[in-house]
Amino acid sequence: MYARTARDIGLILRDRRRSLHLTQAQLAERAGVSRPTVVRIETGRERAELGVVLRLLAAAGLSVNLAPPPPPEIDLQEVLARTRQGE
Amino acid sequence: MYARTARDIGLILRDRRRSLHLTQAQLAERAGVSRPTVVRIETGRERAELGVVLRLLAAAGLSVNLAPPPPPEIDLQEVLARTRQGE
DNA sequence: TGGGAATGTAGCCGTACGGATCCATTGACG
DNA sequence: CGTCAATGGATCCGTACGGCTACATTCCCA
Repeated sequence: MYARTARDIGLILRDRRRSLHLTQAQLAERAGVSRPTVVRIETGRERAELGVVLRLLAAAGLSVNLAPPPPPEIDLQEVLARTRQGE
Repeated sequence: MYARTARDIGLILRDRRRSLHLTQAQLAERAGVSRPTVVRIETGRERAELGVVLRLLAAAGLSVNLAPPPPPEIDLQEVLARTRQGE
């Protein structure tokens, strides 16, 4: 699940928590944060603290993957054709 | 690249910025944050703001993927064997 | 040898965070 | 109908954020 904004992360976290049948209070305790903080982050707080968010994601069993975009497709035939034309 | 901590994210961001041949100042400008903030986040600031971190990752062309762990492998044969034993 | 780019650190300031607490609303269940 | 769990909103407080600015250090190259 890709996340671009704090709102995305909040929604993903909430869905995941619910699929685990956890209450906000239970997730808060697992992550070592207060319940109001769970509410605030699930509702997309832009300026939430990174460490708190990471602890919540881990407590919900979500791993964070940072990926560069896939390299552009290379059409070798086409490259060779252009090269032969001295481009 | 998996990230568990703020430090992980900082190191991944730094590697990515360097592989793009960007200076901290250039990345800062693209993300709309100050250069000192780039420094602080690249060095693993635990309490960095989520929105700022997301803008920096996007500016560095890193997409954030949140994934639940893969479902446990199920050995159907073994499950059936245990079931037949009335377990 | 000097100068400029890149990086890291420190201080000040305004702002907003998280924790704690309290309250309102909703839904399930006796 | 009354009760309790779950959720979300609001306020207060101490703390630490990011922006800004200035400075030190390290390289690289003229």
